[in-house]
Amino acid sequence: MSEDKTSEIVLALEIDDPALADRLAALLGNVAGLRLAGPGEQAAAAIVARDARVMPEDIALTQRELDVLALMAEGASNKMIARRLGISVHTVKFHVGSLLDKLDATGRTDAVAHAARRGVIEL
Amino acid sequence: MSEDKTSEIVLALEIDDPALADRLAALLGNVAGLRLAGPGEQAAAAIVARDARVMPEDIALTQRELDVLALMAEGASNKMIARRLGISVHTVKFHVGSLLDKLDATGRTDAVAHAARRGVIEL
DNA sequence: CCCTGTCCTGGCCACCCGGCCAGTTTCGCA
DNA sequence: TGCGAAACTGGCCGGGTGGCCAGGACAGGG
Repeated sequence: MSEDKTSEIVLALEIDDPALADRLAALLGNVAGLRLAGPGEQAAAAIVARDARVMPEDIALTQRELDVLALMAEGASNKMIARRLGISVHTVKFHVGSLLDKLDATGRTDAVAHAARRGVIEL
Repeated sequence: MSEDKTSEIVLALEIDDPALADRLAALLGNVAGLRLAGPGEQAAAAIVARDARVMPEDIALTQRELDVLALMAEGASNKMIARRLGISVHTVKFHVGSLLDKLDATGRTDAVAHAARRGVIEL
């Protein structure tokens, strides 16, 4: 809300690959109404690398497991999850067990971390 | 590595703010050698929002708390953390308690999620 | 010198978590 | 029609977790 239509859009260039960064800098440097951010400057948006690292096929999780996983990531206890989903604590524990198995995790914290790493959930 | 200098750079536009997204789309649509990605298309890089939400200065965590936090993110139990750090389980629990307090979390899972969101740790 | 704040360590205890058992219902598919 | 997969429920229990209280070491400020 602090910008009007006359101000330039400040873009931060956060690309590790030097070749790609150079090409982008060259292309974007001549665009009117747009400016690349200087060191440490606050930018409205950033350009980041988007490798193939994402989407290595989502693990096969059921809808219910995704529900439980999302609430786990919010820090909810089994009891809270049960309340929110309208099911019993035992059922929640059942789904959590399946999650731990499918995500190859040793506990709910590990499960959330693994899921976040694989892009199954967004923190 | 799979692109030569003659191909266009494909950029994904991942901005929630409609106004900013429109302005960027208009500006970047006319740049030669650069193209915005279509729906689901694989892009070389993405433009993401860079609000003030990031960088509110890392919360003041002690070195020991960072040690414990890192191991928590690995899914380690208090006992495992105690072993790795050469301290007692009770001490680990104290640090975990401080972490829950500083990160405003209700449990270790929530703490790891909050820390990841704030960039304190990298999953 | 004492006092305060920070970091670290410990014991105690109610509660939660995850693994194990078994059982029902509802689907879609062969 | 049978059969497996998914969702749901229950009991039991060992071990893990987090809150509470207390104390020691160590630096800096009054």
